[in-house]
Amino acid sequence: MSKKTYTISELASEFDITTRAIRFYEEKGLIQPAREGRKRVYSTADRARLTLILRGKRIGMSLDESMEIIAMYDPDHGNRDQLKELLGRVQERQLSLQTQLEDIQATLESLNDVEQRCRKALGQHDQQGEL
Amino acid sequence: MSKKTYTISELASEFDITTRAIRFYEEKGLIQPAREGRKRVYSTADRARLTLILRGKRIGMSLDESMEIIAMYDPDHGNRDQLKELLGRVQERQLSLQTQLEDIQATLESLNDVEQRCRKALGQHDQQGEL
DNA sequence: ACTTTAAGTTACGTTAACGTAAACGTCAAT
DNA sequence: ATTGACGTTTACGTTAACGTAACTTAAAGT
Repeated sequence: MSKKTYTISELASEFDITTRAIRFYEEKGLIQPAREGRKRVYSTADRARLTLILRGKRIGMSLDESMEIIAMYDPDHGNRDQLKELLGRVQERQLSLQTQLEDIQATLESLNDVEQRCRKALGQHDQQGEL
Repeated sequence: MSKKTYTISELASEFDITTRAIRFYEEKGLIQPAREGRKRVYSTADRARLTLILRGKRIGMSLDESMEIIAMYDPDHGNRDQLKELLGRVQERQLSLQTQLEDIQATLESLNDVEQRCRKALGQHDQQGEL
Protein backbone atom coordinates (compact mmCIF):
# COMPACT_ATOMS: atom_id res chain seq x y z
CA MET A 1 0.00 0.00 0.00
CA SER A 2 2.88 2.33 -0.66
CA LYS A 3 2.45 5.45 1.48
CA LYS A 4 -1.04 6.88 1.31
CA THR A 5 -0.20 10.54 1.99
CA TYR A 6 2.33 13.18 1.04
CA THR A 7 3.27 16.66 2.14
CA ILE A 8 3.50 19.44 -0.37
CA SER A 9 7.26 19.60 -0.30
CA GLU A 10 7.58 15.88 -0.76
CA LEU A 11 5.62 16.10 -3.97
CA ALA A 12 7.47 19.23 -4.99
CA SER A 13 10.84 17.60 -4.77
CA GLU A 14 9.64 14.32 -6.22
CA PHE A 15 8.29 16.01 -9.32
CA ASP A 16 10.90 18.73 -9.30
CA ILE A 17 8.50 21.63 -9.24
CA THR A 18 7.99 24.39 -6.68
CA THR A 19 5.43 24.29 -3.93
CA ARG A 20 4.12 27.49 -5.40
CA ALA A 21 3.28 25.62 -8.58
CA ILE A 22 1.41 22.95 -6.68
CA ARG A 23 -0.64 25.52 -4.79
CA PHE A 24 -1.27 27.23 -8.07
CA TYR A 25 -2.72 24.02 -9.49
CA GLU A 26 -4.97 23.95 -6.49
CA GLU A 27 -6.10 27.54 -7.06
CA LYS A 28 -6.98 26.46 -10.58
CA GLY A 29 -9.00 23.58 -9.23
CA LEU A 30 -6.79 20.83 -10.59
CA ILE A 31 -6.18 19.22 -7.21
CA GLN A 32 -8.03 19.39 -3.92
CA PRO A 33 -5.78 18.05 -1.19
CA ALA A 34 -7.25 17.35 2.21
CA ARG A 35 -6.33 19.51 5.15
CA GLU A 36 -5.00 18.68 8.56
CA GLY A 37 -5.58 21.97 10.26
CA ARG A 38 -4.12 24.29 7.66
CA LYS A 39 -1.61 21.82 6.27
CA ARG A 40 -2.33 20.29 2.92
CA VAL A 41 -2.33 16.52 2.83
CA TYR A 42 -2.02 14.86 -0.55
CA SER A 43 -3.38 11.43 -1.31
CA THR A 44 -2.12 8.98 -3.91
CA ALA A 45 -5.03 10.15 -6.05
CA ASP A 46 -3.72 13.70 -5.84
CA ARG A 47 -0.32 12.41 -6.79
CA ALA A 48 -1.81 10.68 -9.79
CA ARG A 49 -3.42 13.90 -10.86
CA LEU A 50 -0.12 15.69 -10.58
CA THR A 51 1.39 13.03 -12.79
CA LEU A 52 -1.24 13.67 -15.40
CA ILE A 53 -0.82 17.42 -15.19
CA LEU A 54 2.92 17.23 -15.65
CA ARG A 55 2.67 14.70 -18.42
CA GLY A 56 0.24 17.08 -20.06
CA LYS A 57 2.70 19.92 -19.71
CA ARG A 58 5.45 17.92 -21.32
CA ILE A 59 3.34 17.39 -24.38
CA GLY A 60 2.38 21.04 -24.54
CA MET A 61 -1.08 20.97 -23.05
CA SER A 62 -2.45 23.89 -21.09
CA LEU A 63 -3.68 23.37 -17.56
CA ASP A 64 -7.23 23.69 -18.77
CA GLU A 65 -6.66 20.95 -21.28
CA SER A 66 -5.11 18.73 -18.66
CA MET A 67 -8.08 19.38 -16.44
CA GLU A 68 -10.40 18.30 -19.21
CA ILE A 69 -8.55 15.04 -19.60
CA ILE A 70 -8.48 14.46 -15.87
CA ALA A 71 -12.20 15.06 -15.77
CA MET A 72 -12.64 12.36 -18.39
CA TYR A 73 -11.45 9.75 -15.95
CA ASP A 74 -14.02 10.08 -13.23
CA PRO A 75 -17.48 8.80 -14.00
CA ASP A 76 -19.73 11.68 -13.07
CA HIS A 77 -21.31 11.67 -16.52
CA GLY A 78 -24.59 10.08 -15.73
CA ASN A 79 -26.71 10.38 -18.82
CA ARG A 80 -26.43 9.36 -22.42
CA ASP A 81 -25.94 12.83 -23.86
CA GLN A 82 -23.09 13.64 -21.56
CA LEU A 83 -21.47 10.36 -22.43
CA LYS A 84 -21.76 11.06 -26.12
CA GLU A 85 -20.27 14.48 -25.61
CA LEU A 86 -17.45 13.01 -23.63
CA LEU A 87 -16.81 10.41 -26.27
CA GLY A 88 -16.62 13.18 -28.83
CA ARG A 89 -14.06 15.13 -26.84
CA VAL A 90 -12.06 12.00 -26.26
CA GLN A 91 -11.91 11.32 -29.95
CA GLU A 92 -10.89 14.88 -30.76
CA ARG A 93 -8.07 14.60 -28.28
CA GLN A 94 -6.99 11.33 -29.74
CA LEU A 95 -6.82 12.90 -33.16
CA SER A 96 -4.71 15.82 -32.06
CA LEU A 97 -2.46 13.53 -30.08
CA GLN A 98 -2.05 11.46 -33.20
CA THR A 99 -0.94 14.58 -35.06
CA GLN A 100 1.47 15.37 -32.29
CA LEU A 101 2.88 11.90 -32.46
CA GLU A 102 3.54 12.32 -36.15
CA ASP A 103 5.03 15.75 -35.61
CA ILE A 104 7.43 14.31 -33.10
CA GLN A 105 8.36 11.45 -35.34
CA ALA A 106 9.03 13.87 -38.18
CA THR A 107 11.18 16.01 -35.93
CA LEU A 108 13.05 12.98 -34.69
CA GLU A 109 13.78 11.90 -38.24
CA SER A 110 15.13 15.31 -39.13
CA LEU A 111 17.30 15.33 -36.06
CA ASN A 112 18.58 11.91 -36.96
CA ASP A 113 19.63 13.37 -40.26
CA VAL A 114 21.42 16.21 -38.55
CA GLU A 115 23.03 13.72 -36.22
CA GLN A 116 24.33 11.59 -39.04
CA ARG A 117 25.81 14.57 -40.81
CA CYS A 118 27.47 15.68 -37.60
CA ARG A 119 29.01 12.29 -37.03
CA LYS A 120 30.17 12.07 -40.60
CA ALA A 121 31.79 15.48 -40.39
CA LEU A 122 33.43 14.43 -37.15
CA GLY A 123 34.71 11.25 -38.73
CA GLN A 124 32.77 8.99 -36.40
CA HIS A 125 30.23 6.44 -37.51
CA ASP A 126 27.59 5.17 -35.13
CA GLN A 127 29.22 4.88 -31.81
CA GLN A 128 27.26 5.24 -28.62
CA GLY A 129 29.66 7.44 -26.73
CA GLU A 130 32.86 5.59 -25.86
CA LEU A 131 34.75 8.72 -24.87
CA MET B 1 9.29 23.94 -59.32
CA SER B 2 6.09 24.64 -57.44
CA LYS B 3 5.78 28.39 -56.97
CA LYS B 4 8.96 29.98 -55.66
CA THR B 5 7.43 32.92 -53.78
CA TYR B 6 4.54 33.73 -51.50
CA THR B 7 2.91 36.81 -50.06
CA ILE B 8 2.34 37.10 -46.36
CA SER B 9 -1.39 36.55 -46.58
CA GLU B 10 -0.98 33.51 -48.76
CA LEU B 11 1.12 31.91 -46.08
CA ALA B 12 -1.20 33.15 -43.37
CA SER B 13 -4.24 31.50 -44.88
CA GLU B 14 -2.36 28.38 -45.88
CA PHE B 15 -1.12 27.80 -42.36
CA ASP B 16 -4.17 29.28 -40.76
CA ILE B 17 -2.35 31.87 -38.71
CA THR B 18 -2.54 35.65 -38.75
CA THR B 19 -0.18 37.89 -40.64
CA ARG B 20 0.63 39.44 -37.32
CA ALA B 21 2.01 36.12 -36.16
CA ILE B 22 4.20 35.79 -39.22
CA ARG B 23 5.63 39.26 -38.72
CA PHE B 24 6.13 38.40 -35.11
CA TYR B 25 8.24 35.41 -36.10
CA GLU B 26 10.28 37.77 -38.21
CA GLU B 27 10.77 40.17 -35.29
CA LYS B 28 12.05 37.21 -33.34
CA GLY B 29 14.48 36.38 -36.10
CA LEU B 30 12.88 33.11 -37.10
CA ILE B 31 12.36 34.09 -40.72
CA GLN B 32 13.92 36.75 -42.92
CA PRO B 33 11.79 37.19 -46.00
CA ALA B 34 13.14 39.21 -48.90
CA ARG B 35 11.66 42.60 -49.69
CA GLU B 36 10.27 44.05 -52.85
CA GLY B 37 10.15 47.67 -51.89
CA ARG B 38 8.51 47.36 -48.50
CA LYS B 39 6.54 44.24 -49.30
CA ARG B 40 7.72 40.96 -47.81
CA VAL B 41 8.41 38.17 -50.26
CA TYR B 42 8.61 34.66 -48.88
CA SER B 43 10.63 31.91 -50.52
CA THR B 44 10.00 28.19 -50.30
CA ALA B 45 12.77 28.13 -47.71
CA ASP B 46 10.83 30.60 -45.60
CA ARG B 47 7.79 28.42 -46.02
CA ALA B 48 9.75 25.42 -44.83
CA ARG B 49 10.84 27.31 -41.75
CA LEU B 50 7.25 28.18 -41.00
CA THR B 51 6.39 24.53 -41.26
CA LEU B 52 9.04 23.72 -38.70
CA ILE B 53 7.93 26.51 -36.39
CA LEU B 54 4.33 25.39 -36.43
CA ARG B 55 5.20 21.74 -36.07
CA GLY B 56 7.26 22.81 -33.08
CA LYS B 57 4.32 24.67 -31.63
CA ARG B 58 2.07 21.67 -31.98
CA ILE B 59 4.43 19.63 -29.86
CA GLY B 60 4.71 22.36 -27.27
CA MET B 61 8.05 23.88 -28.17
CA SER B 62 8.73 27.55 -27.60
CA LEU B 63 9.82 29.74 -30.48
CA ASP B 64 13.33 29.79 -29.10
CA GLU B 65 13.40 26.03 -29.11
CA SER B 66 12.12 25.89 -32.64
CA MET B 67 14.79 28.36 -33.62
CA GLU B 68 17.43 26.13 -32.11
CA ILE B 69 16.24 23.20 -34.14
CA ILE B 70 16.03 25.26 -37.29
CA ALA B 71 19.57 26.43 -36.67
CA MET B 72 20.67 22.82 -36.50
CA TYR B 73 19.82 22.34 -40.14
CA ASP B 74 22.10 24.88 -41.73
CA PRO B 75 25.77 24.07 -41.72
CA ASP B 76 27.36 27.20 -40.34
CA HIS B 77 29.17 25.21 -37.68
CA GLY B 78 32.64 25.21 -39.12
CA ASN B 79 34.86 23.71 -36.50
CA ARG B 80 35.01 20.53 -34.54
CA ASP B 81 34.03 21.98 -31.18
CA GLN B 82 30.90 23.57 -32.54
CA LEU B 83 29.97 20.32 -34.20
CA LYS B 84 30.39 18.42 -30.97
CA GLU B 85 28.27 20.94 -29.16
CA LEU B 86 25.63 20.68 -31.84
CA LEU B 87 25.67 16.91 -31.66
CA GLY B 88 25.14 17.20 -27.93
CA ARG B 89 22.16 19.46 -28.29
CA VAL B 90 20.72 17.23 -30.96
CA GLN B 91 20.94 14.24 -28.67
CA GLU B 92 19.36 16.09 -25.78
CA ARG B 93 16.47 17.04 -28.01
CA GLN B 94 16.11 13.49 -29.18
CA LEU B 95 15.89 12.33 -25.61
CA SER B 96 13.23 14.80 -24.63
CA LEU B 97 11.29 14.06 -27.78
CA GLN B 98 11.47 10.41 -26.88
CA THR B 99 9.96 11.22 -23.50
CA GLN B 100 7.24 13.21 -25.18
CA LEU B 101 6.50 10.33 -27.47
CA GLU B 102 6.04 8.08 -24.48
CA ASP B 103 3.92 10.65 -22.70
CA ILE B 104 1.66 10.86 -25.69
CA GLN B 105 1.41 7.13 -26.00
CA ALA B 106 0.51 6.87 -22.33
CA THR B 107 -2.14 9.52 -22.72
CA LEU B 108 -3.51 7.81 -25.79
CA GLU B 109 -3.78 4.55 -23.92
CA SER B 110 -5.66 6.18 -21.09
CA LEU B 111 -8.00 7.84 -23.49
CA ASN B 112 -8.57 4.53 -25.21
CA ASP B 113 -9.64 3.23 -21.86
CA VAL B 114 -12.05 6.07 -21.36
CA GLU B 115 -13.33 5.53 -24.87
CA GLN B 116 -14.02 1.86 -24.27
CA ARG B 117 -15.89 2.58 -21.07
CA CYS B 118 -17.94 5.21 -22.85
CA ARG B 119 -18.88 2.85 -25.62
CA LYS B 120 -19.72 0.13 -23.19
CA ALA B 121 -21.94 2.41 -21.19
CA LEU B 122 -23.60 3.49 -24.41
CA GLY B 123 -24.16 -0.08 -25.44
CA GLN B 124 -22.05 0.22 -28.57
CA HIS B 125 -19.00 -1.90 -29.25
CA ASP B 126 -16.38 -0.74 -31.70
CA GLN B 127 -18.19 0.98 -34.47
CA GLN B 128 -16.57 3.73 -36.45
CA GLY B 129 -19.48 6.13 -36.57
CA GLU B 130 -22.25 4.78 -38.79
CA LEU B 131 -24.83 7.30 -37.65
C1' DA C 1 12.35 31.25 25.58
C1' DC C 2 14.39 31.16 21.26
C1' DT C 3 15.44 29.71 16.76
C1' DT C 4 15.11 26.88 12.80
C1' DT C 5 12.24 24.70 9.60
C1' DA C 6 8.17 24.07 6.94
C1' DA C 7 3.98 25.69 5.82
C1' DG C 8 0.70 29.26 4.75
C1' DT C 9 -1.52 33.74 2.64
C1' DT C 10 -1.56 37.86 -0.19
C1' DA C 11 -0.21 40.43 -3.80
C1' DC C 12 2.56 42.25 -7.29
C1' DG C 13 6.00 41.03 -11.19
C1' DT C 14 7.35 38.52 -15.35
C1' DT C 15 7.76 36.11 -19.78
C1' DA C 16 5.99 34.30 -24.07
C1' DA C 17 3.24 34.69 -27.89
C1' DC C 18 0.63 36.86 -30.00
C1' DG C 19 -4.08 40.20 -30.53
C1' DT C 20 -5.85 44.53 -31.55
C1' DA C 21 -6.10 49.12 -32.85
C1' DA C 22 -4.45 53.31 -35.11
C1' DA C 23 -2.71 55.53 -38.86
C1' DC C 24 -0.66 55.31 -43.10
C1' DG C 25 0.95 53.74 -48.20
C1' DT C 26 -0.20 51.51 -52.86
C1' DC C 27 -2.42 49.94 -56.60
C1' DA C 28 -6.39 48.45 -59.32
C1' DA C 29 -11.12 49.06 -60.30
C1' DT C 30 -15.33 51.84 -60.37
C1' DA D 1 -11.28 60.91 -57.08
C1' DT D 2 -12.58 57.53 -54.16
C1' DT D 3 -13.33 53.10 -52.58
C1' DG D 4 -11.57 48.68 -51.29
C1' DA D 5 -8.37 45.15 -50.73
C1' DC D 6 -4.05 44.36 -49.29
C1' DG D 7 0.19 45.81 -47.23
C1' DT D 8 3.19 48.47 -43.70
C1' DT D 9 4.86 50.25 -38.96
C1' DT D 10 4.23 51.39 -34.10
C1' DA D 11 2.57 50.59 -29.85
C1' DC D 12 -0.25 49.16 -26.21
C1' DG D 13 -3.20 45.12 -24.35
C1' DT D 14 -3.82 40.31 -22.96
C1' DT D 15 -3.59 35.54 -21.21
C1' DA D 16 -1.27 31.70 -19.08
C1' DA D 17 1.66 29.93 -15.80
C1' DC D 18 4.01 30.54 -12.61
C1' DG D 19 8.13 33.46 -9.78
C1' DT D 20 9.24 36.33 -6.15
C1' DA D 21 8.83 38.92 -2.29
C1' DA D 22 7.06 39.93 2.27
C1' DC D 23 5.00 38.67 6.07
C1' DT D 24 2.54 35.34 9.29
C1' DT D 25 1.67 31.02 11.82
C1' DA D 26 2.63 26.56 13.79
C1' DA D 27 5.50 22.78 15.15
C1' DA D 28 9.78 20.95 16.62
C1' DG D 29 14.17 20.96 18.50
C1' DT D 30 17.78 22.89 21.95
